[in-house]
Amino acid sequence: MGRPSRYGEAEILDGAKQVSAEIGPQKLTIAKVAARAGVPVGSIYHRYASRDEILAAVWLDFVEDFQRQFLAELEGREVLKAGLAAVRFACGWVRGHPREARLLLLHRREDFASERWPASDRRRAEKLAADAGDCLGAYARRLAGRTGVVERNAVRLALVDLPMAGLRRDVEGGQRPSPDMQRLLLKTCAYVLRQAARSRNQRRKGRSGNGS
Amino acid sequence: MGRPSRYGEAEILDGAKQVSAEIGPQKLTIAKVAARAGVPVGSIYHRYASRDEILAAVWLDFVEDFQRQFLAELEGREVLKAGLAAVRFACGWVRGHPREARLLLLHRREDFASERWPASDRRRAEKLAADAGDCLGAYARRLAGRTGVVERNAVRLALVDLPMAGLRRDVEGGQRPSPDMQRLLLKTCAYVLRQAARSRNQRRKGRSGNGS
DNA sequence: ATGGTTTTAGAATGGCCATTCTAGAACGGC
DNA sequence: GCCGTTCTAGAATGGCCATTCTAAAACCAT
Repeated sequence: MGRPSRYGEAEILDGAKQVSAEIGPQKLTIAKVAARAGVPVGSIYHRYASRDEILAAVWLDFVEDFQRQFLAELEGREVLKAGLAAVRFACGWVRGHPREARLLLLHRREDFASERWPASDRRRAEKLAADAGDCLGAYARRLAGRTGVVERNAVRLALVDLPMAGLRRDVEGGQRPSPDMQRLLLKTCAYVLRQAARSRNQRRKGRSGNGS
Repeated sequence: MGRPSRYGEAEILDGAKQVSAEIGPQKLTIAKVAARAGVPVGSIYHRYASRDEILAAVWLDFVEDFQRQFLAELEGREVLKAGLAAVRFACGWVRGHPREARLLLLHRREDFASERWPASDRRRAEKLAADAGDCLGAYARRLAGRTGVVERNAVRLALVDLPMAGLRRDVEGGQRPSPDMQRLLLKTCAYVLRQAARSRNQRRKGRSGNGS
């Protein structure tokens, strides 16, 4: 019943993603999304209550997709291999989702607004953060085994920050990540994870190039 | 001659830095800078032609300061030690300049506008980029010696992207970088640089955890 | 003191953009 | 054919903010 809809949320969301990826979420305007998606402004507001809600949808959409798969890789049988698999997955995902990768790598979460997010979106975001924290924590404990101290910093650096940093440059230039970079990331990641697997006590002795 | 000035560029620039660091350069408004610095709007425009020019000044100011010293460290006698010294310097600088560090680590260059920068500012920015490229290139060649291929990617990862990624978290939370993180970064940086120093041919053989 | 010059002060202007509003269109059910 | 409902279209509104403008202040030289 009622007039059939000519435009769905999907088209609007896709337009919003395109615009975000091209000019950045901060500069996204409803008018631009409308133009890109070929949807009148009124119809956009018929689906989404506000610009913030649109940005929330854009962000949650691809982050949930990425993170779910990424974290799944982490659960693999052999700890170290699982970590590397996750990093490899991230590289592949970036190659396969150039648009979303721009959003993931080139912008911070808060560029997609936050304060005025509706409660439901906020809950989704909180779940994402909690999941990530839990999985990384679990991974860190697995990596340490019963031998050592859990080094969350190192694990996060190796699995999250390092790959993001490495991939960012290529994506920024509109390139796909180079195989060389992927090799470099995997190798470095493996190194950091191996080091983190050692207990702090072991490191107390034979340490080399460190602080000060 | 003429009425003596009550406010100088320095106060305005400092206010702009504070505001940028707190709410981000994108959200900086002239009114906020005016309020923060205790300077009327008109006087701000008496010194700076536009908001863009203010942001340019903010950005160039601290980046020139940081980069000059960082690149200087790279010239140290022993290649590897010089690289580590540069990373160590970066960690120290972040500790010593919390406000500027936020700007350096939490925002991208283009958040400080670009298109409408005046020519002189653009030239300063280009010089910065050129210097950085030259020095990193020179460093990469020194690192490779006459034995191998120059791996700019690896060098940039180790010296620039990796430290930035590692320091970002702490700075984002308003913390100063932890000593643990610094140790971790130095160790990882050293590893990547050592690997990069090997020639590509050498790696062709005994490689381990790599692509795909 | 007077005039020229540099600054201060902050009000007025104009543009952009999110959001709202008004009309009317396209159904299904009756 | 008429009604209630769900959309479409895009014009009108209102707020924020960069920038401009007007008045007046504070100084110097004469």
